[in-house]
Amino acid sequence: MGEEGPRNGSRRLPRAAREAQILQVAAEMFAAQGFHATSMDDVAAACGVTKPMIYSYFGSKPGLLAALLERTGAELLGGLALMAAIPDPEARIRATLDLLITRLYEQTASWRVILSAMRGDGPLAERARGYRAALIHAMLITLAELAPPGLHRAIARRRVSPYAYALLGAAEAGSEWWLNTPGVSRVETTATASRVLDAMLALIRRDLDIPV
Amino acid sequence: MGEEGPRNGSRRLPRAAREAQILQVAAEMFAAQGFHATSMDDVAAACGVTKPMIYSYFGSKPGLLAALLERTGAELLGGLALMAAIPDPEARIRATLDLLITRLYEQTASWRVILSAMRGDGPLAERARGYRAALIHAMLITLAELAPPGLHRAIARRRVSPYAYALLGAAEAGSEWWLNTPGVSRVETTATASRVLDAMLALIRRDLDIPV
DNA sequence: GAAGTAAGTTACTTGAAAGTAAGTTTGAGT
DNA sequence: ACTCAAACTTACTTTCAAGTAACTTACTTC
Repeated sequence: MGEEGPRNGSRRLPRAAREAQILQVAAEMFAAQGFHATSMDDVAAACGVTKPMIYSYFGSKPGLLAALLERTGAELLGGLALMAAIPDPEARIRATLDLLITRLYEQTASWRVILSAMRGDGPLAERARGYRAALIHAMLITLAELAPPGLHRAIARRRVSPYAYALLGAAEAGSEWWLNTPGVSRVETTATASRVLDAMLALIRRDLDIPV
Repeated sequence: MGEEGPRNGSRRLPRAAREAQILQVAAEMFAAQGFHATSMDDVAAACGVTKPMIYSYFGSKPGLLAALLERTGAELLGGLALMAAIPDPEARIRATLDLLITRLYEQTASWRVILSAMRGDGPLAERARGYRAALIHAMLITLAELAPPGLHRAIARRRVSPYAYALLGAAEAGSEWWLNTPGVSRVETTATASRVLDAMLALIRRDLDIPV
């Protein structure tokens, strides 16, 4: 039952690794029970260390949340920047969606925390809203490029915004369905998801007055 | 600056009225700052009374949340029961959707609290998810009625189930969109929801081999 | 107009979580 | 094999919110 580490049963970790672990664990606990319902002792215990370690690395409880926010947000922005290189709008939509869904599933906990940190006020909420805005903005921009050249950009974006949410919601619910329904093949799941996506894209195009 | 009340500047309210007020105020504060970040003293002060009043009416802090949940949930179930009287499946689906949107407008704060209570564990989360499950079930039954008479019910329900999830997932995400996007009219929300619904219904019908 | 009860208060106890000071272990370099 | 810093702990203080006991005020009803 040895943990990792340079040698023996040493539980010590270099700072960078411990920080990463603490952030991961904190994200999961904050997502599961809420920020205020999770104590620093809880987080520390789940990491196998004690509270003062967290304070020495992150300063305070809001400081821990802030660090989580910055790290996750920066990763997302990096990914979105890569997507921007894809020239074709529809290909970019699919790739971006894929990226967002992948991120949502790989980092569900972090994103739940960020989304719920956005409510309320204070500098953290501002920062969180900034990242969310970036995410939504990227989706909107991409979807809006399906509009005909004649349509003003701002109008196209506004028209398209509810569909961005609906798409992500449907995708997330689809996974939940897959988890709750026994005996469904992956192929079936993928096929269904794909049909839903096609239908949504068709809908968006029609709404933007593009002949399909 | 007289408040209401039988006579003079009396701030006393009969129990039913005070309970309703407390629930309303608590819903708003829980929605704004989160359940754990809101103290009973805060709620009491915002109501113009003191803490022991809330304890005498609701027993505990979880008790207050539970009461909020039950009241809002019961109202929803009542509404759904009324929908069951509509014979035509498609009309029933539309009426149900409209009901959800109406509730969302009238009780924004309560629904925010319920949606966030669904995450996490504990009896309250179970209860909240129970209301959601009831919704999904109702939707499933109704969607399955779109199937041709020859198709066995169990098969129809199974075929339709991913769409029930997707539809409600999209609706949930749509709610989030509405909650996060200022200045959207109700007409606009309904229209968008209706278009998404149209697309989903067409998809479902095709999947059930019904000619549109 | 006295009595009873519902609405409300003050003032407390308790428990838990944020934050900290001062000390101990361990490993890496010279 | 010594030293020094980084990783880590124990053992506190402080603060704040949940929950309660005992008391007061006002409305209703006969």
